[in-house]
Amino acid sequence: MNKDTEPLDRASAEEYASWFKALADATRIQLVSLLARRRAPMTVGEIVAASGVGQSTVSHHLKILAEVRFVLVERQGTASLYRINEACVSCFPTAADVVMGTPVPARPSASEGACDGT
Amino acid sequence: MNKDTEPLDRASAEEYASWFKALADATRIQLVSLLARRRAPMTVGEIVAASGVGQSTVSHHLKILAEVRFVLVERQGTASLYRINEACVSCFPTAADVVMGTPVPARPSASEGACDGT
DNA sequence: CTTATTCATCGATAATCGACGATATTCGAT
DNA sequence: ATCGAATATCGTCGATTATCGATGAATAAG
Repeated sequence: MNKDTEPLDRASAEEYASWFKALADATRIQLVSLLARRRAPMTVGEIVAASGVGQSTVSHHLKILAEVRFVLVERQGTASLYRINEACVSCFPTAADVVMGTPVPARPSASEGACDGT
Repeated sequence: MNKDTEPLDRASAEEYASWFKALADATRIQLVSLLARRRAPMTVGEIVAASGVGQSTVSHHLKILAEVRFVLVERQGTASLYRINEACVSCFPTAADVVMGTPVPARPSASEGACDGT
């Protein structure tokens, strides 16, 4: 499946790390969890109200989550609707992937975009 | 399985984050990957040589990985033998766990220690 | 006892990051 | 065009973090 003793190059290590960094903060975990439990998209205002985190902080974290495609945005009037990217949830790398040298997954662009081998 | 719309308390979010933080650094990813590919335990010196990272830096990251039980240490003479904690690899939380509100896994103490329900 | 080896720890430094308040931007309504 | 609401961005502060070099502790060897 992979080069057996190949020590994993720095670039792949950084890609892996960038995945885990996205969830390496308690506030982002809360936002992701919140968006996942409400099945429907949420506006920033709703997220701010529901999470008790400051507006600029929420916006900042949502941006980070959107950059790694973990959440998807859709502007609607003056509001921004955020929702979970299910594809990103399912292809998020596991520790076993790191250990086994699985190729780093690509970032799915849409909710129905395939992860790697689907 | 879980309280449906319960927004995930801060404490659980921080526990989750602490798991992901362990792998949120490229150097730690490399060390974990390196230890995993060599099936046998490695000394710090071997890890330093094989990874090309400074000795104190390696020692620092190994300490972090050991604190979260991701690697196990065993002193042998003047050397320290590090090896992967397979139990920690297999119970490492996934993004789906966060989304579904799975209870945060406990840190397995030994390689053969059970994760949660095994 | 002395010395060399192996590793952990300390101190310093620079970079990153999270949170906040204030400001800017975007867009709908009037 | 103007106003107001919703959100993004900016500047800053404080805290954490990654890396390095040097020092120190433990142990094995001579």
